[in-house]
Amino acid sequence: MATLGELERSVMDLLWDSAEALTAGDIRDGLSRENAAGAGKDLAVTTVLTVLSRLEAKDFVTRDRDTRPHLFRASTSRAAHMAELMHEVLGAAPDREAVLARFVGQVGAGEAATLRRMLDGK
Amino acid sequence: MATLGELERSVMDLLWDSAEALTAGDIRDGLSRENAAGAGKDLAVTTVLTVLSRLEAKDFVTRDRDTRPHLFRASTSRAAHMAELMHEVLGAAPDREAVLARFVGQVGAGEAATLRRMLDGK
DNA sequence: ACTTTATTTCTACGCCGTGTAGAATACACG
DNA sequence: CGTGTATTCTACACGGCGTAGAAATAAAGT
Repeated sequence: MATLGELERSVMDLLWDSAEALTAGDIRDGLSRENAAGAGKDLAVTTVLTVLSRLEAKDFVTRDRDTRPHLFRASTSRAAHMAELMHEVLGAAPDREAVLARFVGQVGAGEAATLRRMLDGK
Repeated sequence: MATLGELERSVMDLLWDSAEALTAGDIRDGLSRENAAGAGKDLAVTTVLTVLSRLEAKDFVTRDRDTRPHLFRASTSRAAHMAELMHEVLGAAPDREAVLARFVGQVGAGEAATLRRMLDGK
């Protein structure tokens, strides 16, 4: 799977956290807001649009061209994406069991519980 | 954690699969061997050394400068590295539980068993 | 329809990581 | 010391990403 740059990542985070679809303007505003510490100048809208186009090309977002300010939404939930990333890492290992063993070994108590629950639910 | 390029990755794989430390020459040979399908020309040794230096800078390999052809070894096991990558992904998510849920949901039966065993051993 | 304004697309540039390797330098052995 | 081998320095090209202006396009008002 394609990897994301820092700005692309931030944009995805906004989309993932938003229930509705967003416009480029919404996103630019969202970015400047979270960046508000010291108000490092905000980005041009075209910049955001470029990034959105690239994300669209990478199949991370879908775009609704029917409304005038185009509407963008994440094509996949963050959890799904993250889980897929983890599987990708795991799949790249010849010794998957060993990796899993390590992985679980470092997991905290709370998460261990979640894992158990999930495994039982299968 | 720093990410690896394709060649860097291949080099790490050789080191991870080797019990002993390797020289740059060993690695060049190993690379050309796995690449032998059609014998796409093999790399210069200096290329391998450059990559090894970068890997050293990234703390992926350690170098023994005392013997003449320097000896290189992976500074971490592949399993440890992979597990750390997985934790990194997980740690980057605000909704860790959700990610774990998805993750487990897509795990095969064999791996589910491994997970259970590991959880019990904790 | 024609002009104005909002939005999107095209094009572009700089930066950094990575693959690649030659040239220059350092070493060890005879 | 000289000679061959190994290492370090320096360099370049290429692709991805952040960044945005200029050009094109569409909507809206009069």
